[in-house]
Amino acid sequence: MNLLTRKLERYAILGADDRNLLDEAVKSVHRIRARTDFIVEGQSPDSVHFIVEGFACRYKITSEGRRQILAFLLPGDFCDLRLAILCEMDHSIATLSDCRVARVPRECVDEIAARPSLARALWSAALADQGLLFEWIVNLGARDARRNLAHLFCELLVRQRAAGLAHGDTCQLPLTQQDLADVAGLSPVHVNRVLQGLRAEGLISFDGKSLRILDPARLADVSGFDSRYLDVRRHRYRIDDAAALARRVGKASDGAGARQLVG
Amino acid sequence: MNLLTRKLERYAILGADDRNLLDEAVKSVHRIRARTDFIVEGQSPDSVHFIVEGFACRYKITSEGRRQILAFLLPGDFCDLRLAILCEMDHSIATLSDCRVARVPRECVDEIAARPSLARALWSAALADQGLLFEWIVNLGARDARRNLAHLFCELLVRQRAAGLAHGDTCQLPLTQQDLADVAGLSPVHVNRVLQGLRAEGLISFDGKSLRILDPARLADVSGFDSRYLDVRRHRYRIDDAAALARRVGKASDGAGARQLVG
DNA sequence: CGATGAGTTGAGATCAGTCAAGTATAGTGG
DNA sequence: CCACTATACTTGACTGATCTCAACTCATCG
Repeated sequence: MNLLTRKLERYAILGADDRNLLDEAVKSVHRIRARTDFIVEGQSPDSVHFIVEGFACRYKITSEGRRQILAFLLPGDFCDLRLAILCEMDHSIATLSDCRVARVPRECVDEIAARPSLARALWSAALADQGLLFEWIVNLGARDARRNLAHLFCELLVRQRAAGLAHGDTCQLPLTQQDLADVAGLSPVHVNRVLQGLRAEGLISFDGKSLRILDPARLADVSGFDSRYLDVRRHRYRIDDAAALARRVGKASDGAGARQLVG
Repeated sequence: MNLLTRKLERYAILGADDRNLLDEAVKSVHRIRARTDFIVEGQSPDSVHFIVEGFACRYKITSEGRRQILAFLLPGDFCDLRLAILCEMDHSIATLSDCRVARVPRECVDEIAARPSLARALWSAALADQGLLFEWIVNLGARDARRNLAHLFCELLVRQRAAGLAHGDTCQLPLTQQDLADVAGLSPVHVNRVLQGLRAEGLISFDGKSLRILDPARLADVSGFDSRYLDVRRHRYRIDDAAALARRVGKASDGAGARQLVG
């Protein structure tokens, strides 16, 4: 089954027609090299992009020239669905690793959105993404540098696990310290020092290519990480799925902190 | 026409059945006093709330006890639509002023989401909200205290204008300096000093009840405010609406800064 | 007319930023 | 295989933005 279908099936029960349409949608896959800006603010591309493989990020540049990363995009994520309501992109997208990206023509997006269960699924996916944004706002506004980065690492591991991309407590993470600085609203120098702190405490190992969380329970505790915001009901017809999912993915935690990160 | 219908009609063409269903949805309106937490993290209410009148905010409390405000809710906004995909709320909602709030039973939300054009409209509205969250992330991560608050004030005025709640460059804004601190990730003391700066420069006047932007062009310029992220195509069938809207609401700006704020 | 909550002010502490130099590390061409 | 380059990372010294603490003022209100 294709990645898009699998994603949307988390949120709605799809029919054969729906699946066929989605298969059609992600037919055209392109390769993009690492570190390429492939969607730039102000563009109005006639197709929408869907990550099939690889790692990308969404970012904005302020009028003062600072870059703020807004999200990390993993396989199964749309890059520029906001084009469904905007004339032109209001931010940019860059690959972080080599990627395979499907181009979905806008008309095809319209067709998808015109189908009841797919529209419902897209809506649910958008609500799920909101949860990530909320948590990033908390990271930036209410957590210090150390907790901010610690929380980010927890989130990235859990997301990659959910996408089947992690091995135990290890996952790929092709980020420079400059990238982390642009996520966390810090200077690269300070990121460096915070990372050294986290390493010295035996919480993580990270070398710009892969991340390993050495002490998941303590890292979650340090950062106040609670993975519930990443859980999502499989679809509207099974209300109690989030609890079941939490039980399956990681065993229940001791406290509020380490839910789903400790496995 | 009711507020919910008006909102969703911005994103999709609705039929009579759709409108009837929406009329039904917002039938039951309750009053809530100012400064009341009416949705608390962990609750799983059986209805969803829609602001008919008044001013509210969405917030989270971190494990260290800091409050981070995630969004301001104006008439026409849903408070807890994330319940459509979550078992329980992962954040709280508090009123800031006296409010009138419609309670929409969950089943009614399901009925709405089952209709093609309404599902599509809800999806579009969620995408529109994403734009606000992106800009808040930029505020917190990439702008200093002064620009952060300046940008926030621009956003709030433009949103209230769009909701028909502003008078010229003035709008209600029932926020304490503590509230602003919890939005901008600052201490109340520092908010106080920044506000004094903005007042001294003749950019704003603000007394905790209403906000007046005295020099919209300069305030937009200071903060890098560009209202395009608040613009949204009226619906999918009229691609070039955002440009038209910008032209209508405020005259074109001199630079990138003051779009739509200068009127 | 005290009590309360919000706003204001000052002084010192702290977290994070800047600048600048130095050290890997990987890739490239000779 | 060895310069040579480019990029990321590391480190130290200093600066600056913002925080904390504490006192004080100012409205509002029962």
